[in-house]
Parts: sequence; structure tokens; C-alpha cells
Amino acid sequence: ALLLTEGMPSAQIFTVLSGLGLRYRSRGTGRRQAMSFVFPGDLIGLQSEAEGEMGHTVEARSRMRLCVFERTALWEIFRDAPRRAYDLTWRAADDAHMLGGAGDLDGPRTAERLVAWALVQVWTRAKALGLVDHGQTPLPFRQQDLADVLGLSLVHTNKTLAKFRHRRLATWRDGILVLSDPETLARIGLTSSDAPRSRRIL
Amino acid sequence: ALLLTEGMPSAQIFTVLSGLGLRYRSRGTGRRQAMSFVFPGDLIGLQSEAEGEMGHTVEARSRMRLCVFERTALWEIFRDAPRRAYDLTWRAADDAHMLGGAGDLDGPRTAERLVAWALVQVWTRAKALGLVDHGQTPLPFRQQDLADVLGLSLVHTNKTLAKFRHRRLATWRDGILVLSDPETLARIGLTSSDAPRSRRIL
DNA sequence: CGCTGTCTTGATCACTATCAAACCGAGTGG
DNA sequence: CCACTCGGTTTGATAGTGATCAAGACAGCG
Repeated sequence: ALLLTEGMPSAQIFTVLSGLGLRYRSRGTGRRQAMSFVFPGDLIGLQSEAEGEMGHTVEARSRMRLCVFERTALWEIFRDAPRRAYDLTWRAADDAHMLGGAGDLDGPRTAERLVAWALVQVWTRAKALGLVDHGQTPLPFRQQDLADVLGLSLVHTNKTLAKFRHRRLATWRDGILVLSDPETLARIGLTSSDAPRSRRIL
Repeated sequence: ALLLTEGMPSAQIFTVLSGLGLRYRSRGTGRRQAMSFVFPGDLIGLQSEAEGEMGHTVEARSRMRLCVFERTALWEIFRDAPRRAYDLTWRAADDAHMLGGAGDLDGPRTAERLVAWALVQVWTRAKALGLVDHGQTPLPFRQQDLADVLGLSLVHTNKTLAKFRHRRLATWRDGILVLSDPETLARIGLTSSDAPRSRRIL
């Protein structure tokens, strides 16, 4: 189901309560390029105010529960709780590109490191949200989506995932992700600075 | 001169009135990795956690004039002009990573395309600011900085620049940038179908 | 002068995109 | 029940691309 469509002005904004989604852009030939994964706690519907319409589309990839705000309510938050509003805005801008956070990588951005980084990212976030159950978490995306998000080719992404699977580090099949060895993956993804994760205010 | 230092809480925020700066992060071995270029109109001193410490350093690379705000004044803007505050915050978050905007690229992010994109970016921005004079604009950074910003190696960045220079598309020397053929560069930066050797038979 | 920082260039090797083809499960229609 | 499609995953071959190593050029500087 489409929550927001590119080019449409949206009167509401949402926060995701549960469920996962995909944020993507339409490319020339009907092709869509995934930009980032949408997790519970994310705010969607915000965009650079300069342009009135959405610059991307958000699609639910699993059943989602949303909390709906009128856009006007946003301005009240700005007035009543500026710090929080500030944080919300910043995060929304940040979430738009998943790659943004990968700027932390020191040295070359090899496929191995990018994919490892992304998996760990997803994993830690899922764990923080209590989505990890029996050592597994839902990840209802296609390999192509991950490839897009990371700026890699589908084929190469696939091969990298295969490598991890073979090394028994991570398995991602049928929309289910299992990180058997998060520590090693984290080391591979080596986010050089174990930067203090921006705490999410839900 | 350092305007803001990583790890230091800064009581003020600034808007750049004139002059260029460099935003970078310290890496393990005293190495600094450039994150983005700072142009007039940019807001600096904002950061993901409203009052935490700075996550990066901003250094002036030419004489700069700044407009200083007390941080507390920011909250007043939030209260009195929420839309503007929203826009400011969004832009500040966006400016933090220069690469963010390069997500627009379709197809592979080759060095040629990234560098062309960056040069055009700088050029159009400089032109909008009236910095282009006699067909040239100041760009007081090192090739290493551009390499960092784009996530390329110094050597390769250098070679790509040399290629452009040789093709008489752009020259960047001694901190002065000249785009002789912005249109062609823009085409290289944006289009995926520039493929010189796509010997596809139709 | 030698020193240091930046730009430059060549050689080499690892990495990644691309092309193609095969595979697999889930539908679908005869 | 069997083709037959369809979207997604998997694999191999090949060529282009970028990182790395190493060395040289050149200016500013103590």
C-alpha cells in the first residue's frame, strides 16, 4: 500500500507505530530506486518545505500501524516544544537518505563493509524496537532494495550476502533476517567512531 | 581559523555571510576527513542533538564574515516562525553531508560522474551567490578534501580532475575553479546514458 | 639547503558493474 | 496435472573502474 506518493502534497504526516516500509524515488523508465528503509518510530511526510510536494514515495512492506497528524499540528509542536521539534526535523531529514549515516565509514566503502554496516544497522534498530524474536527479525525487502540503498549493483549485493551466509555471519531469506554473528559483522562494517547513536524520542 | 571544534559545546550558532569553509571530522590517527564545503548562507553550529557537543569541526578556508546568534535565540525562532525554523533545521541537516544530494544520481556512481556533479554543484551555488567573476570562482580546498567529500581516493580524484582539465571542461588550480563547459559537465553528472562505450546495437 | 605539504603520474591489483543464463516457488490457464 | 509465465534469487564470465603503492615535481619555508 502506498502511504505517500511522489509529487503529491500531503496534508498529513505520520509516525510509524509498527510495520516496515520502503522509501523510494521514481526513475526515468518506471524504475524505482529505493532510498531507505522505514522503521517504527520514523516520521514520514515531512520534506523540505521549499518544495511543497513529496520528493519520494513511501510504501508499506508489511502491515503498518500509523499515527496521523495534521500538518498544522506540527507547527504547534514547534511552538510548544522547540527542542523536540528540532530533533524531529533533523531526524526526518537524516532518515531520507540511509547512506547519510554510512559517511562514518573510514577508508574505502567496499561492498562487504557497506552491506555489513547496513545489516548491523537494521539489526540493532530492530533489537531496540523489540522486533528481534527467536534470533530473527522481519526484513520484507528485496535484495534490489538493499542494493539501491547502498548504491551497489544487485548482483554484487547478492554475492556479498551469499558470502556472509556461507561464513555463517548472517542469513536473509524470505524476508527474514538472522544475524548469527553481529560482532564480527560490526567489525567488518567498522563504523570507525562508535558514535553515540542519536537517541530516538518516540 | 577554527570556527567550531568537534567535541566542544558551542553556545553560538552562525550564518555565513561571506567566505568559504570546510566541515570535517577527526579520524583515528589525527587524520581529518572532510564532510562538506561551507558556503555563504549556510548555518553552522546546529547539530543533531540540540545542545550536545559538536560532531564535527568547521574551519574557515578564506576570510569569512559571520552573523552570530545566541543559541537561545534559535528557540525563539521556533516559536515565532516555525516554518522558517523548520526550513533552517532541514537545510542544516542536509548540508552536513554533501553526498546526500548526490543520491540523485541514476546508475553507477563513477568517479567521473561524482566529480562532475560536485563541480557543477559548487559552480551553480557560487554563481547564485555572485561569486563567479571573470568566469572563475574561489574554491580554497585541497583535492584531498574533495576526495573525502565524494568518498574517492585522492589519487583517483586527481586523475579525474586532470581528465576534465585535458578535455577543457574544468580547471581547478591554486584554489580557483573555472568551469569552461558547465553544460557538458552537468550532462556527465546527471545522465546515465552518456556511456561512451555502450556498444549496444539497436 | 633540506623539509614539508600538495599535486601529479605510472604500475599493479582488487573490486564492482554488466551481461547472460539458469534456477526456484508461486500463480495461472488450458 | 502440466506447460508457461513472472518476480526474485543465484552463478559464471568478462571488462571497466578505483584503491593502493611508489616515486617524482614543485612551491613555500625555516
